[in-house]
Amino acid sequence: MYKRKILPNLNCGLDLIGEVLYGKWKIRLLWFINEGHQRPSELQRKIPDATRRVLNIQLKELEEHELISKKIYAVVPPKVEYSLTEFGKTLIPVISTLGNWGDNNEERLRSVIVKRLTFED
Amino acid sequence: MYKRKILPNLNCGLDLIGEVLYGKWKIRLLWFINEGHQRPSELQRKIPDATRRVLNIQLKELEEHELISKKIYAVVPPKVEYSLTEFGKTLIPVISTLGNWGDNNEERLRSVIVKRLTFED
DNA sequence: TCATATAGGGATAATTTTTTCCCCTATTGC
DNA sequence: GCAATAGGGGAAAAAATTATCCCTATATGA
Repeated sequence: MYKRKILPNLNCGLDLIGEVLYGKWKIRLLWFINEGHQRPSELQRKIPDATRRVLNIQLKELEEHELISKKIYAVVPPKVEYSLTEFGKTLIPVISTLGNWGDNNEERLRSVIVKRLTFED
Repeated sequence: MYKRKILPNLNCGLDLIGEVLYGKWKIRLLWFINEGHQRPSELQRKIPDATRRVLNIQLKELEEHELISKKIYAVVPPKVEYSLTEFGKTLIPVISTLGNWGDNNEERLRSVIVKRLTFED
């Protein structure tokens, strides 16, 4: 596993939430798990742009941060189900807030983002 | 300037807000600007762990995304002031939500984060 | 017998982000 | 002439994250 060389700041609430939510796919994983897509293969289908590998890594981090829990069934082929912990559930309204702001400003955001992408050089 | 090779997804509100808020110091910059720390040198003092360089880069991105605006005074030595745009101001409640969740769960977060940092290897 | 579905991991490469280092502008005051 | 001030930026190194490729195992169905 990769070992950080520079330790993160953990001074305020923003630092703390950032530490558990940073990661390209984490918010989406939490969201889809909350919607009931609990199995790794389902999550992969919901997030086709991420590779299996990254999703596994990020799921593991979410688990270590106690936001989700993992149940492994002793069957073949293997079956695994993730679910939000009580702690993880408290994040759902926060994620909604983020998503709503994005949805409410979709047009404008799309415009300014694309403008930057086009001109950065 | 760095040019992305992999284009970001912009499918949903979460993608969109992520695109403008990702960046190690952006949320903090918005927060401090909102609190009235408008000059680059002030912001540097408030965020001593970031180098001047990164702050400049991230301020520029925030500006290009129309979340902040920059006023340059024609004086010597130079004087610059950043302020939130109307659009940027709508983000403040969202950032509050993030910060509050972090503050409300400070102890637990600190504990799980430190545990991971200690064992990753 | 062979492909498929299911879950996972190691090693390495590529990409992206952040840091470091050094440089520049112009005026004021000593 | 020289330092201090306040604001920048280019280039390259370092750090961090994400992607790619290849491998494990077993039961089911064609």
